[in-house]
Amino acid sequence: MVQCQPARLDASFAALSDPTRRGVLEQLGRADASITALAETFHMTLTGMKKHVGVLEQAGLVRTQKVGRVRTCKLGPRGLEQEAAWIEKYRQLWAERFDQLDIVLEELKGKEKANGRKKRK
Amino acid sequence: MVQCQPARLDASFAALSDPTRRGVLEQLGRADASITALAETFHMTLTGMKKHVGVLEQAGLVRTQKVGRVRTCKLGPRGLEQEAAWIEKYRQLWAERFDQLDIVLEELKGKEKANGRKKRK
DNA sequence: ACTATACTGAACCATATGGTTCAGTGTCAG
DNA sequence: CTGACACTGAACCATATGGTTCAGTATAGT
Repeated sequence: MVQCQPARLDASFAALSDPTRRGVLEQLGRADASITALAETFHMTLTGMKKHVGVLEQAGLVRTQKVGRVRTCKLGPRGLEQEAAWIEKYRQLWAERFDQLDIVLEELKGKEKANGRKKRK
Repeated sequence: MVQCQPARLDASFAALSDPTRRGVLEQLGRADASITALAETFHMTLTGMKKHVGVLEQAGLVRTQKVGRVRTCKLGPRGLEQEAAWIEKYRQLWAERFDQLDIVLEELKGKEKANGRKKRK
């Protein structure tokens, strides 16, 4: 019941948790690229990069197409809407909790005296 | 160069890639909870849940405080700003790429007849 | 035809992850 | 004091992850 939407988030967040893969997405944001090109950028074997691309592809974050002997990778069909939505939901919860000030008070204690307002930096 | 910000994103995206941990965040969004309470919600041993909480804590997504014999978990100091920012950046890249229509055209092909409509950059 | 290129797949390796059990330790209730 | 409770830590297990090498296969260029 505490099921939070599909397992799709699992795959995409996991895909995003690796710096190389985030880098790949950034590179693909600038231009499409072959596996070889990506492998060179990240100083990695072709095979290794292909695995990363596989992970990204499975998460729907990139898609690839092989023409001739080169496989071209592009930013993939999904735009990370669900992930953004989940994060927004969390941020909202977070904000609400902090508005309820059982935590805010903790935060303030020590920074500000329960006095007049010394909002000076 | 292709370094995409600190390794902080590694930890938080990895933390978010597990459904149990996302569930824990949601539960903590409603109310603070002890390890025991969380473990019960997710039908898991105390030890197992403690590990999850550890991961979340290390990612800065929750923080805990032990008073007496119970450790209370709260939504933690960070609000996922950096993660939201990264995702936004990606979504922008994604939108730009699609605006450049080398992909959009692919998308349209089959949905729309090629009867003389021409967009050019 | 020959060779270099670009990928692919299998196998392997070290480490990390998600979970468990078991044996504690410290704290509250009576 | 005694026992139950809430957690903690170590050890273990199976599987996943991030990377490699090596041995292919298919295509492109000359």
